[in-house]
Amino acid sequence: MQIGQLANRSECPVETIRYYEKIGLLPEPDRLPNGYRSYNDQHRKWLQLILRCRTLGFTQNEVKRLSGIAKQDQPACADVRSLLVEHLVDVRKKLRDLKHMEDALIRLKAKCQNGNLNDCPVIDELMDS
Amino acid sequence: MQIGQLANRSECPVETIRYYEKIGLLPEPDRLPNGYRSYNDQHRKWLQLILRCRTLGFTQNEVKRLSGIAKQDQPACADVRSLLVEHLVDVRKKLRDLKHMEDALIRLKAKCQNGNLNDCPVIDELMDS
DNA sequence: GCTTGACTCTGTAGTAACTACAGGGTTTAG
DNA sequence: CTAAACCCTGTAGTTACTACAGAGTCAAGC
Repeated sequence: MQIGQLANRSECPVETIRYYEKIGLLPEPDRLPNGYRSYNDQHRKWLQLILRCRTLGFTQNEVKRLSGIAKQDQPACADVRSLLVEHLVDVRKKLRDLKHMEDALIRLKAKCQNGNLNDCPVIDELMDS
Repeated sequence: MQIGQLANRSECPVETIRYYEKIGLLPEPDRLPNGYRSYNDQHRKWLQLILRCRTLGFTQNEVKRLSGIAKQDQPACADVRSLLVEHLVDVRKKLRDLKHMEDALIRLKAKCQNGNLNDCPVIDELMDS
């Protein structure tokens, strides 16, 4: 499998795959005689793990930690669990922050009323005091 | 008021103030004979608006649009309102995405159970198929 | 008068997590 | 034989800052 096929099957841009290799997230594949990268199914699974972690909002560093754990013969389940729990805390903090933003935006929008006042109470409030 | 005082009163690092000026978010202040920046209360209000927009999750571009509107003699309230509504859509999308992440993380964590299994079902699932 | 510390200036480089070239080589289809 | 579609490396751009490096300025204390 060369990089384009892996990219297709994984729905991930070619550049991103090379980038993950460069930063050490994805193990370096063998090379064909012409220098092209040659991937096997194990690489595909690694990439899958990275991509899924990304959709879960993990940072690259967290993915690296997870990769380190996964690489071991006997992955330490407890470590994975604590990574998960830590990340869950982050995600919930972001959820709270966004909820606050949403509330504030709704409140500001209500100030705006019908949207055809001449001076804008929203701008006034944002600049005030 | 020079930059340090403005930074203190606004709880915003000095570098950030200079940065906002550089990218055109904050109007350029007068300079003292020695070249130091000299701010007035209007600048403080502008900075306040920028900082509050930031806590609301607006991008710099959105803040620029808002600034453009606020600069007018008769700020167009309807434009502000549409900016608000657009941003609210973004925020709600992010909320949905994060909620999905949270759910997925909770589900994975449950798989982990007590955390002392030898092989890790979480890693298996993330790499699977 | 001189030094020390706190402040200010400009400009550049670093961060995360990619994306988008530029400038080249290789392979395959017609 | 050539054109399209791949592949390679390396560098620069993105967002929203943060962190220096290297320099000038100012007020207080000895």
